[in-house]
Order: sequence, then structure tokens, then C-alpha cells
Amino acid sequence: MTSSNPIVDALDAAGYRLTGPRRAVADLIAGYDGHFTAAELEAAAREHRVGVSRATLFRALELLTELHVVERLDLPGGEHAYVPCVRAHHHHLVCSRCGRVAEVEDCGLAEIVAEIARRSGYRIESHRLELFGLCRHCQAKAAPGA
Amino acid sequence: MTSSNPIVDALDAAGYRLTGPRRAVADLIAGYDGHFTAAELEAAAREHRVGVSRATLFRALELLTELHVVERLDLPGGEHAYVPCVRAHHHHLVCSRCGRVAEVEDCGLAEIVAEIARRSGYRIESHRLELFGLCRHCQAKAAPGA
DNA sequence: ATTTTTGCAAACCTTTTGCATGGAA
DNA sequence: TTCCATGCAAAAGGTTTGCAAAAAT
Repeated sequence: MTSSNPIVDALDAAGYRLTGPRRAVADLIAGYDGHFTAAELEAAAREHRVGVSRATLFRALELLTELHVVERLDLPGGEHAYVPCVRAHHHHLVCSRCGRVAEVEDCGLAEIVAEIARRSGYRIESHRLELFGLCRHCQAKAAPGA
Repeated sequence: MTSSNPIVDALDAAGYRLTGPRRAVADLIAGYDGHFTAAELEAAAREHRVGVSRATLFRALELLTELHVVERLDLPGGEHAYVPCVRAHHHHLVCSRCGRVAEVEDCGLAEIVAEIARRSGYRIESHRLELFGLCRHCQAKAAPGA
């Protein structure tokens, strides 16, 4: 059976129990365009008056990260954030003003990675590209005349 | 005047006082090929019997990060680590077994970043590429017959 | 009925801060 | 002598854990 929330579906498909707290967390996450921290998620839960304890929240995030329906992101300042995302390999383009996250596919990066492997002699197992900047919307706000 | 430690020189050049603890931290860091965490650095200080309090250690790391003589790195597991490094823009190739870090220059990445900017409409301000894999040395150890 | 999940609260780990003392310039 | 840097110890986050109670299957 399929719910209207892909995160719930992923939990279901992986054989986890569909509990109230998990559904609540899934719904909250589905509402995000951009990244969110554990603390923000907790605040959102409180605001929406859904009962999710901090421990459960962290456990849910860990679980969803394993299932690759959210991904952990390291912000430039060092904070940990999460983004809802698709399973395929991709990278994140983060708006440093509003936090909106766009997913970008590989677009030529694989070749560069291969080249780096060749030059360095390392056997590269994974890579992560994080891009930070201003989304269109925030560019407009930041420089109204431009 | 120039010391035998470039980290000390950087502190000096920037007008900071060359104190005992700062020299000690600089020497410890200079001994690393790869990344190290604050906790590891603290342990190393204790081991070498140099007195550096935790607060001072963190303050030194912050300072050196600002001076770009070390850079903060986010390991796949989410821990924060530091690497001694050159000032120019570059990326890190981290051995996931021994922690050794190689610096890699841009090698074509700039074009890709420009392409991503074009497609997404974001004004990209910074980017970070982190690569993880096995260095030559660890490849040999991991697969002795290969 | 069984097994998983939750909540609570405490523990833990990492990093930061205030403030008086000590050391570099 | 003057200001910067240190150490201490406490505080502040952020995240994890043990365990008994509650909920899902």
C-alpha cells in the first residue's frame, strides 16, 4: 500500500513500523524545500503540536539517512543539517541565505574524479561536492536593482 | 625572523604573540600528514607532555583556521577534523583508512561549477569537493596480492 | 502474543565562555 | 607597563543510551 508521503513509503518498504511519531517526522520533512537541522525539526514538531521526543527524532533521522531518503549535509559553519532527497547519487547546491537546496547531477564530475584518481594514485571510493551560493530568489532580494 | 615552522611564521606574520602553547600546537600540527581531530590533538599534547589546555587548543585551531593554515574538514561520519594546508583554493583527498590527506587543485572543476551555476540560476559563491578513498599505501596493505 | 518503538532522563562528547592570573612585546 | 593569551571550571550545545511502558504487527 502506498501513502501520500514517499518517506512513509520508504519506511514501509524497508519493513519498519509505521508509527505515529515516524509519520509525523516524515510529514514535517516532506514540507521542507531546503535543509533543516535536528533542532529545527524538533521546533517544527512542537509548533505543529505533534509529539515526538528528541530521542525518537534523532533515531528517525538516523534511520531515514540509512534509507537514503534524507541526506546529511555539513554546512560551511560546521553545523549538521539534513535534506530530503532522491536516492541516486547527486550533489547539493545550498542557498546560503534561505537554505533552499537544489540537487545537481554529476555533469562531468565523474571524469574529474577519475583524473584525480589517476594523478594521485588513490583509489577513490566516494566523493561529495557541496556548493553554496544564492538562489535566484535571494539574488533578487539581495540586489533589487540588478 | 623566520622559525622552522611555517605555522609559527604565519602567526607571527599576522601579528599574534608567539606563546608557548601556540608554538606547541603548531609543532604538533606540523607533524601531521593527514587529518586530526581536536581530541586527537589534545591527546598528542598530553603524550608529548606539553601543557595546552583544551580551551587554548580550540582557540588556536580557530585562529589557525582563520589564517588558512589549517582547514576544517567534515568526515563522512560527520566528525570534524582539521588538516594542515596551503592557502590556495584546493580540495582534499582523504584516505579513509589511514587518514592521510592529499591536496588536489581544481583540475577542471571550475568549469563544472560554472555550468551548474548556469543551469541552476544560483550565483555560486563557494564550493567544496571532498574525496574519500584509499591511498597507495593502504591499497597495498588492503590487497597484498593485487 | 511478540517484537519493535517510544519517552524520559541521564549520560556523553564536543566546543564555548567568563574571569582572574600570567606572559609576550 | 600594557595588552594579549592562558587556564580553570562552568556552561552550553548537540547527540546517544538504558530501560520500562506503549504501540504496531
